Parts: sequence; structure tokens; C-alpha cells
Amino acid sequence: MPPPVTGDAAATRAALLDAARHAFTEHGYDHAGVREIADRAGVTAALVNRYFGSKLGLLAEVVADSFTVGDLLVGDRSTLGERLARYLVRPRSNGFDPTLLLLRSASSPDAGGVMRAAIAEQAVRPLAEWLGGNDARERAGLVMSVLFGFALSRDVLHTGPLSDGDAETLVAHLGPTLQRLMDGS
Amino acid sequence: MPPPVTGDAAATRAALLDAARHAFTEHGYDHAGVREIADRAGVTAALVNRYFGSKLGLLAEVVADSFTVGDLLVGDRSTLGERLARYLVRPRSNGFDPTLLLLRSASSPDAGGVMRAAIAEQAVRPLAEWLGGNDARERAGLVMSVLFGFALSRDVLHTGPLSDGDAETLVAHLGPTLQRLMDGS
DNA sequence: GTCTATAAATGGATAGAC
DNA sequence: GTCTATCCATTTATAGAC
Repeated sequence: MPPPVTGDAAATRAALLDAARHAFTEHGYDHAGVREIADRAGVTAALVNRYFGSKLGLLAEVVADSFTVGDLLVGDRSTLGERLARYLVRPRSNGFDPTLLLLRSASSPDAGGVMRAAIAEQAVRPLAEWLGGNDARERAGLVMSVLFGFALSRDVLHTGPLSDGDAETLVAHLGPTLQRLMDGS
Repeated sequence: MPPPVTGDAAATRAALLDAARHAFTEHGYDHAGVREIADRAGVTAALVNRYFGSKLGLLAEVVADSFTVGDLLVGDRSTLGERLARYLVRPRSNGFDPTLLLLRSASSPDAGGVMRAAIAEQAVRPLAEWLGGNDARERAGLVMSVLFGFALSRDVLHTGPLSDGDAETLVAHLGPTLQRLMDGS
């Protein structure tokens, strides 16, 4: 429900992108309709096709730069495990969340390919290079799988102990798990 | 493509259940059509409603006992981590796979509730009781999240290092990770 | 630039014949 | 018991008016 924009193509495009980020996060690609997205942006569905060609084109633009992990790879390396764990157990926001968007769209026949490519190029590969050492690609893949698995269990499957449990307890178990995977020990 | 069964209600029901297990595994609940399921069973779609009330009723019967973890919890506890890791990295079968069915159906608005309940009752809770000790529920939830995360990354996201990588390398990292989570150390 | 109207396809469910 | 025919809702995409 951003203020309805009228007459400005760039602003309308941006409003549609923002609405799509929210809708794809909330419902996943398949269950977010172009009508709902257009409504949130204050326009009609025809403009999705006009500006992005198709619903899939809209998704492609959304995920083009949504999964970069650069922000997480700063600071002391020996404490990254704990920092990742704290990032994981943070309260869910109700807006745009790339991880949730991924989990809820990955099994879509239409969106699957786009999502897979984005994760491989924007997350796993850069993390493997940053980690370095033996089995860097395998370790990077495993680290990402732990992040995805936790988010899936907590926010999609609503596994009680992970969504309601004590945050510090979870960090105490998750932090060392991630740190060891990254250190390769 | 089981041999088309005719005239026997029990056999037809069983054939539909088996076809549904395969179709839901392969495409997920939303993208497996009742027509496809009926075709695989050698009958027409009307019989799905006749025997299961609705497509969702068919799913409910499929998942009623599909996620029990009893089979995995046998043998020496100190080596369960490695055994779970070997189970995880096994070659994918092309038939019924409860984990894959879960991952591909969990974000469905229709099927989500059924899947969540099944995982909580058939997997997380029994595992927590089996583990015991401090933070048993949290540790059980985390163990399951690692299993799901790996399967998701390997079989849905097709993360290269996990699907193509050396099995022993993956077991060497995954085994201790799971063992420590279960031991709580 | 944006909208209305509609095309075209899909998918779950039901009625009734056999 | 099983099938055929049909209904009804939904969704993306397009044509053309304003």
C-alpha cells in the first residue's frame, strides 16, 4: 500500500518491484498473483507485463541482486559462526526476506531455475572463495544448507523449538556448528 | 504405470495412494494434478474424490505415516551422526521420497498445515524424546533442520558441491556436525 | 501511462450414465 | 466401480480504448 503513483514510469516500476518483493516473500512465486502485486503498487496487472514482460521477468529482476552474502562476510572470521547464528535467530520481519522468498519459490516449475542460479552465483560461489582451504565448495554448500534448513524449519514448517525456543540456547548450538563447518574442523 | 486394476475397490485405492506418493514427491502437492495421479493409477480423476473426498484428503492419507523416524534411531548412538550423514548423501531414488515430498509441498497454502503437523508429530517430537538431556527439543529441531537443509540444497536447489561432490568428503563434515548436535556438545 | 475487457488455458470437483 | 461430460473458479497475458 505505497502511495499510488501516477504518471511516472520509473516510480511505477519501482513500486511494482517493491510490491513483488513483499508478495513473493509472503506467498512464494506461484501463489503471489500479478493482480495482488499490482494492487499493492496501486496500479493494474497489465503494467506488470508492460514493464517486465511477464511475471517471471518481474521475479528475475527481484532476485538479480537479492542473495549477495557480502554483508555477512565482514568482521572477525573466528566469530562469524556466532554472528551468523544470531542473524538466523533474529525475529522475522514482515517485509522483504530473500531467504523466505527462496524457500517458498524454489519448488516452482516456473521460478525454480531462476532461484537456483541466483543462489549458486550470488551465495555459494562467493562464500566458497571467501572460505578457501580444503573442500571449500563443499563446506560453503553445507554452511548455506544449514542456514536454509534453519529458516525452513523455523519459518515455513514452524518447528516449535526453533520458533519459540530460547534464542541464546539456539545460538549456543548453532554458532559452534557453523564455525566448525567454516573452519573445516 | 502399475497394471490397471479394475473392479477391486481396495486395489484401486491402493493404486491411487501409490501414484500420489510418486507424483507428490516429484512435483509437490500443488503441481501434481489429480488427473496425472489417476492416470498413473490407471483410472480417472473422479475416483480420487470418490475414495478420498478431495485431493487434500488423498495427501492426508499419504502423509499419515510417512515421516516416522523410528527406522533411523536404531543401533549405536555414538555412530548415529555418521549413519545419518550416509543416509543423507545416498543416491536419490526416483520413487517415493518423504523428505522431497515435504520440501516440495511445505509452502503450499493447501498442504502446508498437513505437512507441518506431520513433521512435528512424527519426526521432531519422537527424536526429542529419544535424544533426551538438556535442550532436547531444540537439539532435535536443529538436527531435523540440518537434514532438511541438506536435502533441499542437494535435490531442490541442486547446489553443485552437494549433488556432485565426493560422498566421503560430505560425510566427513556432516557426520560430526550431526553427532555434536545430538550429543549437545 | 494506465485502464477495461477479454482471451485462453488450467485444475479441482460433481452429476449422472453405464 | 468406473467413466464421460461439464461446471466453476482462477490466473496469466493481450488488445485496444482513453
